[in-house]
Amino acid sequence: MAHWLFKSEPSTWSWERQVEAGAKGTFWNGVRNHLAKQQMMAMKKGERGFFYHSNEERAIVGIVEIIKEYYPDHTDETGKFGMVDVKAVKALKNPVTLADIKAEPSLAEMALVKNSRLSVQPVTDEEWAVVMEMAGKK
DNA sequence: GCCAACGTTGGC
DNA sequence: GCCAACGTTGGC
Repeated sequence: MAHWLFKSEPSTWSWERQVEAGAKGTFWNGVRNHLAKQQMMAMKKGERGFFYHSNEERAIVGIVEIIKEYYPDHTDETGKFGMVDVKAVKALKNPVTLADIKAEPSLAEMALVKNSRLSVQPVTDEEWAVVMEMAGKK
């Protein structure tokens, strides 16, 4: 199963608000980048992704699940972009920070490290397993 | 269709 | 707050 990473600034859309949205989830709108769009188009219902806080926090804080596959974003007046719906699954016991990720050799190829500006990223099964391991420790 | 200029993002 | 990296725009 494919895995993903959703990046958001806490001041715009935080993990706390995602949790508050509950089981019915929310739509992940506002993506205006074609690479990020391609990632979303590849997502399947039931797949999971990390929820990453950028800027102030710079850490993976939780896990979300895709509950609705790619559909048009009505807030995009150009009609080019779409979005998916996600719901919060659970918070990580220990948030995995960007510094942690950079300190871990097996995660050196993560999109988060290589292309930090991409707002929706693919995560390999290996990377997913390593991050989950790190999240459970300490 | 190329590429310089500009705006935005995000780590530091 | 600064600045590098990237994407987008627009002139040619």
